Amino acid sequence: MPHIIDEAESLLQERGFKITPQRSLLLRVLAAQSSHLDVDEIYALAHAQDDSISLATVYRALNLFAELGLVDHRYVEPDHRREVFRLADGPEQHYLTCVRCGTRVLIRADLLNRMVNELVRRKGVSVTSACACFTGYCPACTEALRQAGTPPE
Amino acid sequence: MPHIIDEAESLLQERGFKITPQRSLLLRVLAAQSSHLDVDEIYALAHAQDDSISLATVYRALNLFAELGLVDHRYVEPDHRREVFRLADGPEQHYLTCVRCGTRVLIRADLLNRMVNELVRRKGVSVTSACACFTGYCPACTEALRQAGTPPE
DNA sequence: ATTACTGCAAAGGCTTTGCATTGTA
DNA sequence: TACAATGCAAAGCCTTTGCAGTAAT
Repeated sequence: MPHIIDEAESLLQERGFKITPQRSLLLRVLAAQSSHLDVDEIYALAHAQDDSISLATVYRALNLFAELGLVDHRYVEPDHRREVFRLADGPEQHYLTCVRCGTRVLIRADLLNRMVNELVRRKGVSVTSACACFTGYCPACTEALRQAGTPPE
Repeated sequence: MPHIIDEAESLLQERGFKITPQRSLLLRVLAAQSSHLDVDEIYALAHAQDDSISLATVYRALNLFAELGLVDHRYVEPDHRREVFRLADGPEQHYLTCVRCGTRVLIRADLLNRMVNELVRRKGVSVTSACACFTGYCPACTEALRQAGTPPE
């Protein structure tokens, strides 16, 4: 999907930022992913294709992309402190992290949006961004535990 | 509410941990709060009553309390990396942080619980803990912006 | 030719840890 | 008396930043 990359690069240019090989590479790395990655993962993928790229550049580029709205960044369990990034195309995603196998179960935004709407109506607030992180058991582990007679709460 | 503190100390004892002046002080500090505080805030409050307590002890105590389920710890916007703690009595709380005035609007768990239930039903997962953080505008700022003709999205 | 961007290495924040000492049980 | 807990200072981890050199427009 080079389309998204082109759009991203156009935006960079419009805003007076330069299109560098490093930024292009990072956009390609991000575009090849379907879910969120943390900075180290992104750095590793980029470094595999250009071993001169520095971690500082990755941080700077991701922060820039986030400011421009090019990436969706959020925090996931269990390592809540580390931000994860994903190219901002398509609907928002949230995650449930399985404590048994580590799988991240993707959760579309529609459920959360309903909650947000109710929040807005009942509390009189307005919401610009929402982050929901869940810890629990993925469907497979939930099933496995049920059969083992140790159903999770 | 010394009741909660007594229960907490009993649990410590049951599990083979010792009741030290520092831990008691921290429990009292936490019990006096109605919403989540970060480590520095807790340290400051404790230090005001015992200026020999160290930050390391605060970290160790809070981590222990969290393991024992004595405190509810979560992450809030905008400083997502910093954990905040609160004595675990009463229902879970989530927060919306106002980007205009910094207020934290408290959100009871019931709305989120409904979402969690639907998640469980639709996805076949099980959920052990949930964290929802919102960024937006508090009711007062929402109203102020509406009147200024700049309604937030 | 400008001006932004990069890589490097150092510095910053927050949190954890090693160790000798203190104190609880 | 044992062994856990504390305070201190150092180390760890992730992220940001200053700077001199490099490259995009």
